[in-house]
Formats: sequence, C-alpha cells, structure tokens
Amino acid sequence: MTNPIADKRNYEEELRQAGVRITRPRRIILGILSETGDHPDALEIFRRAVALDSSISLSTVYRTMKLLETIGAIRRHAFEGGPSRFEQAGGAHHDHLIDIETGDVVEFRSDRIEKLQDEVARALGYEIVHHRLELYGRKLRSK
Amino acid sequence: MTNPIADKRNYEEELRQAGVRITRPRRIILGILSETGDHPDALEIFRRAVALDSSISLSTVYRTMKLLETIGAIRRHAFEGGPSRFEQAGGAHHDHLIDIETGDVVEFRSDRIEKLQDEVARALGYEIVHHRLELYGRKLRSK
DNA sequence: TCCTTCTTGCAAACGATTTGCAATTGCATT
DNA sequence: AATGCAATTGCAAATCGTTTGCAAGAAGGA
Repeated sequence: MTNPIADKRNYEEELRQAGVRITRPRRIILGILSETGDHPDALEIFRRAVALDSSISLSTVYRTMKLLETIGAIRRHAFEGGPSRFEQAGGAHHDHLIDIETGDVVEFRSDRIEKLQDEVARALGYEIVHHRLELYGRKLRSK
Repeated sequence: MTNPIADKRNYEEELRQAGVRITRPRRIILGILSETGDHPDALEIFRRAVALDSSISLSTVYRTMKLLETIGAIRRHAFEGGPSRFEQAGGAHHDHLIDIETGDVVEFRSDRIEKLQDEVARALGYEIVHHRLELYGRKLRSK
C-alpha cells in the first residue's frame, strides 16, 4: 500500500499524461501522498507540505487535490462530521471502517456485500453508479 | 410512511417528554415533517414553513432540526455533495438509494447486508456503532 | 533565451450551519 | 386573567471547509 518510489513515479507520469505541468508545489504534495498509508485531510497535507516548503499555500493544496481527483489519481472521502480525507487511487475498490474513537480508517472489501448491493438496486429498478459504505465502530477489547 | 395525524401527535408528545416548549415555529416545522414522505433539506423545510408563517427564520429551522435530532425524533443524512437532508425517525432501520439524476431517495433494507457488515467488522476486531450505506444510481430504462 | 500559458499565493467570497444577543414567548405559578 | 422567569426567537455576525479572482511568478516548448 505504501510504495514510495513506484507510486511517486506514477503520479508525475499521470500528471504529464493529463497535460498538466509539474510544479514544485505539486511535486511536494505528490510526494506526501505517495508516502502516506493513512487518509489525511487537506489541512494535514498542507502541514506536511509546509514542513518541506514553507511557501506552499492551502489553496494550492485544495487545488491540487481537486486536480488529482479529476484525473482519477486520488479519491476523496467525506466521512461523518469531518473535512474531506484523501487516499491514493489505483488499488482495488474497498470500503471503510472508521474507528470513532481515534479516527483511524481501516479498509476492507466484501464481494458478497457488493453483490447484494447490486441485487438490491436492480430490484428497485436502478443500476448503481457508485456507492458509499462506511462502518463506524470501536475496537473490541477482545482478550 | 405518511400519517399526518398520528405522527404529528407523536412529535408534540416527544417534545413534551423531552421537556422542551411547544412553540408556534416548532409546531409548524413538526407539521411539515410529519406530512412529508421525502427527505427535505433545511432550506426546503424553511420554504415550506415560511409559506405557513412568514415570520419563521432559517436559524430556527436549523435549531429545531438539531433539537429533534438530539431527542431522536428525526434522522439527518449527509448525502454526497448536498446539504443535510432529514427524515422522521421511528420507522425500521433502512439505507438509501439516491437517484443521481433527480435526487430522489429510495429507502431499502437488506438484512443480509447488515449481517455481512457485522461479520466484516468483527473480523477486523471492531463492533459497529452505526453505519452509512448509500447507493448512487440511475433508473434502469427497463422496458 | 523568449513568449505564452499555466500556476501560484493572497485575500476575499462562498455555502451550509452555528452562535451572541436583545426582544419575545411559553407556561407554571399565583 | 395577571405575573415572572427561563426558554426560545429573529437577526446579524461568526464559523468551518472549501473555492475563486487577481496580479505576480514560474513551466517548458519555440
């Protein structure tokens, strides 16, 4: 999930492919995204970016996230209550379990649930374009 | 799902039980909520309320929604992109399918999906406190 | 290097929602 | 029905996350 070198390469390549310039702020933000395994929000990315180049602005972070989102390089999640959080796209589809105590995000995937969703939608006369499944829970103090 | 008289009764009763005063604005908002089968947002509720009493303010709508939410009389949903939308609580649990073309909301329920969610969470060492499952789709032009 | 176009930082604007405050109201009490 | 006080209101201003206009500054092909 965290593969700094290869992922970073991909990002710049994706940008080039999309015909956008590779600027200093973008390179920095891309580096941050490709090295993180968590789901940071814009402000958190901004903080990490400023640590590397204090001249980066929050607007640029937002603009870059939107750009990356439209070219499909990252995914945006609006979990309950908080600001949008981002993750690299490219991996297989998955849903999220959010630890309501820590905010940690655990990714999971259930083909059986996906299949049932399709069935439900079809039964209602719809085809699913996309979905959002978020489980909010707390750690079992399993002994 | 739409039962004006009984539902309206319940609302005022619930408010009394919670020890809050039954005011003119509240009565009007409650009436609107109990008569609607859809999932209006605050502004829409405000519009309908103003039609009945032009002195009602949007803040009061927001305050009332929050109040009703905390006493468990209504549920708030933050569907993708838009403002919060509300529905009466009290019915059985269900999830939502949102028509991405019209914004219409279809309620559905799948015990099998619920069960699988629990299994997934448990396997990850969590217990679910609540969840959010939203299907975004478009009508099948089924002939 | 030059030129055009894309990007940036900044500050102001934004939409949804919340809040401070002084005026008004509900309602338990006389 | 009149009283009193806390709960509630409308209004305007504040808030949060995010977007945008603009003038200045870089990217990168000619």
